[in-house]
Amino acid sequence: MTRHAAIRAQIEARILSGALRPGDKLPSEAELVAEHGVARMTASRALADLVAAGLVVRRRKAGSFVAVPRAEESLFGIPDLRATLGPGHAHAVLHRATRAATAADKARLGALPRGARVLALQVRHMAGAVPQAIEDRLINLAAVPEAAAEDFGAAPPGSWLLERVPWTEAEHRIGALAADAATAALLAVAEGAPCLVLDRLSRREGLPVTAVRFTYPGDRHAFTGRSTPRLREAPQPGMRIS
Amino acid sequence: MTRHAAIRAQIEARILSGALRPGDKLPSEAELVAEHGVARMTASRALADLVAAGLVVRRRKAGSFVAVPRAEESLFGIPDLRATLGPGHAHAVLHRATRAATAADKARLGALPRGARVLALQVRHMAGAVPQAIEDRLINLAAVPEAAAEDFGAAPPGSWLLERVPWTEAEHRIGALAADAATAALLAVAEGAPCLVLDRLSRREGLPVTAVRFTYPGDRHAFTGRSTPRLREAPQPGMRIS
DNA sequence: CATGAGATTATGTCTAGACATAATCTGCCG
DNA sequence: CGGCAGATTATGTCTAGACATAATCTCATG
Repeated sequence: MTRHAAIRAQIEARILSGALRPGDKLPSEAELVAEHGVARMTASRALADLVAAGLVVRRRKAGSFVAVPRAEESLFGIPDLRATLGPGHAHAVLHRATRAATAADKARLGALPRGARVLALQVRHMAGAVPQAIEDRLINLAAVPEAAAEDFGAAPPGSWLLERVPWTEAEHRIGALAADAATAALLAVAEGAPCLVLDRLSRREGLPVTAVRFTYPGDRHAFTGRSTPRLREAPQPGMRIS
Repeated sequence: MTRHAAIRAQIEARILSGALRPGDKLPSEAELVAEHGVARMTASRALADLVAAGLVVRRRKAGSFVAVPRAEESLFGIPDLRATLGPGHAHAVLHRATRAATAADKARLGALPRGARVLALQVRHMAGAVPQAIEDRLINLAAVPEAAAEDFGAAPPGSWLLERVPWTEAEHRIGALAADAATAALLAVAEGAPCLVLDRLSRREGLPVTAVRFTYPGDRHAFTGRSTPRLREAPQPGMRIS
């Protein structure tokens, strides 16, 4: 491993483990130079790479800081509902239960230790009087214990988690399904109507954090994206729900 | 503009304009140093940035080359059907017509000059005997004149274009629709069955190249993706159709 | 107390040179 | 002609120092 890669990896590990939280100040270049015994260019390169990865922001004179994931931006290429639906958005928690993980829960979240507890939520998102999405979510309480005491009345679980769980890997799947009777009733569409379904599993350092399924009425939502192979100065624009 | 940014922009422009084609050799660092009168580190940084953007690949001793977009990789985050469906894949051109762009064509492709000619294609993709997708495509013949003489018997239009049009911007949209009668018949599903619909508009240097709609049976396909905010050595993995 | 000028500081860019590394090329030898 | 050893070459990484730039901080002055 090269020296700049070693410095980068050390800082990256501290951010991903949560030891450094969003907004925290990183060591300055001069401190990294002293600590690692390298030239300033080498330390600078390590930080520049972290900026390119979106983990760090730098401001002249002020220093380098752990990047704060902005809710209105897409963390996984698919952003938070609260930001996309705008000011008319409201949500209601339809169902909320804490339980020991069942076999079905483990199938959704992946490997969990024996006796792990999960929080199951069902939330409906509205724009005015029109249902926009059903959110079925499982949260691994071992990864996010604070969630057990949260009622998600103020912020929907997606936004709430986005501000607390610093950085994760994610897998998603977008498919199309016919609405079953229960879903159709909640979304105010005909049974059998086409729905866009987004499944996402988020992990932090390999530990499953949350699994979620969003079900959107097919006539009201689509994922749109713009991409370009050009060099980007800013993080790549992701997908938006419109 | 900084000096390394200027060098990078010059090379980038030559690649995007098509003056340098995929696989072509770029000037070596030493040549860039001589041409621009900069230190080698500066020229190296310009090339390193282009590598990070995925436009360039570099090999020791051999030199730097314009990256060849690999078909099995995703150009726009959503890859080529031929690669995803594997060896059992077959396609058939159901409809093929060259015409002056109609108003509907212009709505799909965006601004076109008066009298512009387009190639309209409908292609069905199969895996064995099972229909997998319907592809409705418009190609702007001003951008890709060679397409007029191509019958797309060997390679489907997506793969064919991917190998010829070097780099573009793209917009996409993923939605869910109920199959109409014609689509249902072609995909061998019931009328009204949920379908996943992908629309994509590709441009090259602002010029519309192709607009395409893929319609997948909802019970046979989904887009899956994996993302991570970690620093990536390789270009970010995109979405796959499974 | 408010404010603006100037000092300070961390980052941003660049240079000239050095050594390392890997792949290609060359030419010798069987 | 075939294949291996060594020379060559382009990239990869690093250093030590320099100047530029922008934002913050300090402090004297009104």
